[in-house]
Amino acid sequence: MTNTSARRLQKNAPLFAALGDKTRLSLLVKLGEGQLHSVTSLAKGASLSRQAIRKHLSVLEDVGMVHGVKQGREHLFRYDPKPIEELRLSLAEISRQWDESLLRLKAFVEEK
Amino acid sequence: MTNTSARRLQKNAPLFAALGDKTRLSLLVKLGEGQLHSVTSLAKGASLSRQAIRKHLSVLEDVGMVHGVKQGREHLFRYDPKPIEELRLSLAEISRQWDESLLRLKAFVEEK
DNA sequence: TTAATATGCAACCAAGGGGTTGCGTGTGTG
DNA sequence: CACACACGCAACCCCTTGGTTGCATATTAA
Repeated sequence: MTNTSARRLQKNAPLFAALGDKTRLSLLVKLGEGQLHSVTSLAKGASLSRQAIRKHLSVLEDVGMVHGVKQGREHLFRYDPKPIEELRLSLAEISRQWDESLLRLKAFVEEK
Repeated sequence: MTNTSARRLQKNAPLFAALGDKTRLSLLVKLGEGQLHSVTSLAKGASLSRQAIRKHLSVLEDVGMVHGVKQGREHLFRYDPKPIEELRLSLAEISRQWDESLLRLKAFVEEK
């Protein structure tokens, strides 16, 4: 059904929203390398305050793209590939469906 | 390079942002079926005003996901698959890279 | 113990986003 | 011509977001 993948896409709205920010994307790029990073270490490179970075990390954590674990006085974050993977599949499916729709329509028009 | 696909991802931030809204996603789902739709016809189903729908269409148009053409007194919109396709590829690439990073790291840790 | 480090929490602020209403203007239609 | 329809534009509103500063607290290091 086209309807199921459409609903599936809808559920991903918060994920898309979380990805719609350059700062968060660069944080993901950094964390995507695999290592754990503390809040301060991530704020080091950026031109933003630690608290700003922290808020972005919270946004990413809310949609499950990163996870934080407290260790001593540090709060370490790591990347979680699951949400992106789910998004990738969902996008691939809907993209394929829409392409097919356009092709069917084009064929129908040219059939005359 | 991991850097090129990272930059590529960054450029997609506005696209992600545009997708991060349920109303716009449902508009895309509708337009993804292929047919042209006027502003009013799209507003018909939704529980929002015509102007609200129009704003969402403008957002989608700004990132190239839909195109509008005036025809008589109507303004018809159609879906354009290119941006989504580009996004799909970009996401597939970065997702693959991050997965590899995690695997490499896991292997390194277990190697001891 | 004292000092430095890493965080969390809260208040606050400016800007942007999503939505509405009102009104003016082309464009079909009776 | 007169009316209905589809639309654009602009003003306005409220709430969220992205960002800051200030301060209190827990941990580690000297």
